[in-house]
Amino acid sequence: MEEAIMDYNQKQLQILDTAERLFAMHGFHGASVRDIAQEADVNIAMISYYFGSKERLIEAIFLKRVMDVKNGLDELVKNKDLAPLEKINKLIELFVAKISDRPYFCRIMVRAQATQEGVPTELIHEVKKQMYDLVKKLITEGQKKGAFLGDIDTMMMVNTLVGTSNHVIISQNFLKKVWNQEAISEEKFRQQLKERVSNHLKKLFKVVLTDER
Amino acid sequence: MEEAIMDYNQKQLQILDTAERLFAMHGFHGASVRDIAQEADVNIAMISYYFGSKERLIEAIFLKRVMDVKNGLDELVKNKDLAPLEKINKLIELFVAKISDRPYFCRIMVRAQATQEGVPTELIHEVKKQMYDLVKKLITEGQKKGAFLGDIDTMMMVNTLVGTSNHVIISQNFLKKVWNQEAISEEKFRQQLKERVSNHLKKLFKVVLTDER
Amino acid sequence: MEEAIMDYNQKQLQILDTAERLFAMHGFHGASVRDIAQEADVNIAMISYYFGSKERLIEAIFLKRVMDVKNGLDELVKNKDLAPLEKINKLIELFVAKISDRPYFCRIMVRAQATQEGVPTELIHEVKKQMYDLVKKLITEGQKKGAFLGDIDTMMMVNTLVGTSNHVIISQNFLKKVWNQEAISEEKFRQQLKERVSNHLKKLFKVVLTDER
Amino acid sequence: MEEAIMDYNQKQLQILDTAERLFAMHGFHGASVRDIAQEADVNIAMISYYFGSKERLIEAIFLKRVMDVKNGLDELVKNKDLAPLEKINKLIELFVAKISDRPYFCRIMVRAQATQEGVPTELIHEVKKQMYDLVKKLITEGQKKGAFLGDIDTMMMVNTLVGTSNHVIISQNFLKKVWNQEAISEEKFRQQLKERVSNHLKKLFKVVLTDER
DNA sequence: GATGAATGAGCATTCATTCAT
DNA sequence: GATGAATGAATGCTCATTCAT
Repeated sequence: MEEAIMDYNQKQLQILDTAERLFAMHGFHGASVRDIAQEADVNIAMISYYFGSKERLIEAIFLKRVMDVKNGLDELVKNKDLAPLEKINKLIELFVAKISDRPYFCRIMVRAQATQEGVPTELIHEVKKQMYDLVKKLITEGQKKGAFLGDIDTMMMVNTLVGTSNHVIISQNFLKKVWNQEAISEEKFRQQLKERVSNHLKKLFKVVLTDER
Repeated sequence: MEEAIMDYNQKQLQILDTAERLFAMHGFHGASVRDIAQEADVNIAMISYYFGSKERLIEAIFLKRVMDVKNGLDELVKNKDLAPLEKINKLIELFVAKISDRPYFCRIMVRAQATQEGVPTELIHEVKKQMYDLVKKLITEGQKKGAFLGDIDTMMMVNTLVGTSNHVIISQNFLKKVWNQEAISEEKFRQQLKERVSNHLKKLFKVVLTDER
Repeated sequence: MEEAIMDYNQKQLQILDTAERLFAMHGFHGASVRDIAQEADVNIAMISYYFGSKERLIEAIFLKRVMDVKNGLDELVKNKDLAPLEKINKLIELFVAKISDRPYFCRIMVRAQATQEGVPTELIHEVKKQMYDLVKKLITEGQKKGAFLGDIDTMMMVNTLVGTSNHVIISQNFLKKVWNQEAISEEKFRQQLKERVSNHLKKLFKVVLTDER
Repeated sequence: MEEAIMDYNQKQLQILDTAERLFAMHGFHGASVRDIAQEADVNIAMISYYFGSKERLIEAIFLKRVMDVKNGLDELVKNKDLAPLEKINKLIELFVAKISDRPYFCRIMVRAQATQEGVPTELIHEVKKQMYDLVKKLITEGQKKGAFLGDIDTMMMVNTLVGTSNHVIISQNFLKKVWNQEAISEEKFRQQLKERVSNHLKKLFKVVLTDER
């Protein structure tokens, strides 16, 4: 199934990208199929033709992106040679990179969690559960090896990881303004932000999980 | 201006409450004035009549709630007798309590930050700026008094505070499911969650800001 | 219920009349709400506003007309002073008059029987059943009084009454052409036709039901 | 022209049969070419490809079936050895058999007479005219031979023949229900109905046209 | 000859808002 | 002040048909 989903043609990809952006900017109901079709430079009927309906369109977006995240997590799990804290750091880097590179989808995802507006809740819960389980596993491993302290609220650590990352990404326009960085390029700022939030979270996890500073 | 806002009559309050809930659940465009009017048990025309338009309605909701938060922050600032860390703890408690008690508005706020859908961006930025400035001030004070460590990314600490809190609140349905707590009452679960995220954030700030554990 | 249905305002009646005509001429799916609204000289949104949907519009038409027929039949039943054949004649006159005066609805009714296209089947079956039962009753009464012969296929007599009447009404444009009567006024032709089919059916029933000619 | 029409290939016949059924059930506009193509298990484009358009498709159906009826009538005319009433009986049998065997087409035909929805009116009028002329000829012959009475409304007798037959066929589902015959097979019921309406019409014509009972 | 891809036009319906009362 | 009636605009979607291959 997963493979079949991915082989979209050029027009389908145009639609998916444009829809992702517009859903992120205006919400599911705020972005009309007309607008999407127009900005993607395709006939309006093509969206129904290719995806069946507006709902199935946003589902396709989720499927496409979520699979990406899931695959990334799976890969991390396989890597057995890293020290516990290094694994955590790797996870933070990976997660921040993923949502930092897909700020539009990050917005959609945040909205989707906040509300239920034409969104595949099941899929979201599934990938969130996987994330929770993975972090729990990494921390428990670290504790068994004596590398991590015992008294950790794993669940809340995940909420901090996800919540902080999401919040930084969706607030980046605000942050750019607050930091008087409006002069620098979008790309450069995003890169700085990615590193900054990444380092911040690494430090946070380090001081919480271990005795070191 | 601010005073005038607060004296709403019964029907206006019904509208504001219902609208807050429906905007939170379905998004700005997903909640129609018809639905709001019907659930609030008022005539459709009353919404335009009282608030001018759908956009001005959500603005009124923001104004009403945001003033609340601002006033809370102001009060905190005045209190001069507390130790630096106690002030931080107070802030965390206050912030978590505010959004925990207004989960619908929290959802609207998160959506509003993620996107621009008929939302008073200026107002949001203003209150966020105030929050940043306050935290910065509290941390700088603590550093001057030698209570806090020197190397702190203040901005990111705020993002962690806000991001984690928001994320926990908007994901509470998911968390309830994951923790197999679906049996206990909504109210009790929310109370537990409030304390848990509060404690988690207090610990986080403590280990980051000070040498103690 | 029945009374409530009947108090339509002017615009609603315009819509009902126009819709009846257009549904008759082009079928349910062939007549668009746009066309109906335009010809009825009302805003397109009014149809949904007043009747809820296209389906509920045609249901309203059926309800309005069918009640008419049912009421007519009920009245006939009450009249006890007539001779058996005179009752039959009265029924024929009544039925032919009803569908002759409502040729558009007659067409809709015929279409509705032939197919299922957005039509309240239950209502139709109910009124047809009532018609069958009434004729059966009249013939049985006549037989008991010795006025009618014994060997009568009642059901088929009803089919002849209804089938012939319907067919004449829906074919009237064709008949007018065949009979080279295209010069005379629509109204006059319809009057002639009404009498002719009425007399024809009366004769038919007379020779079948009795010994006389 | 007529000969060319008849040599359809397998796929064309599938389309014609499916279209006849769907047009009968949902009306011309209610049956989409998509549905027809899907149920006939052919590519959507084939309908336009083979028949040019949806309108020309229903024309083809009419042409195919109407030719059938016309040929049947022609055959009857040639047979010179029968008595007048026997000819009438033969006609009734033939007509009832034709529409009884093609209930879907009967429905289409009835709808087509009731309205104008993408239907070859000319063709219908032509075959109806032929029917009228034939009956007129048969009755006039019978009158000349002294077998039939003089005072006959030929036109109305045709309307009774056609109207009654059509009405019985299109109402057969209703009749089956009314007569509590829902247990017996479709095929058997249709056979019974055919004989019953046939006998009914024969009796009707006999008592009207002659002195006998 | 046959068909998958594509499309402009049209569909029924709902939208937020206005206005006369 | 308050509201039922009304509306133009926009919604997501399906339509019959065309066209390049």
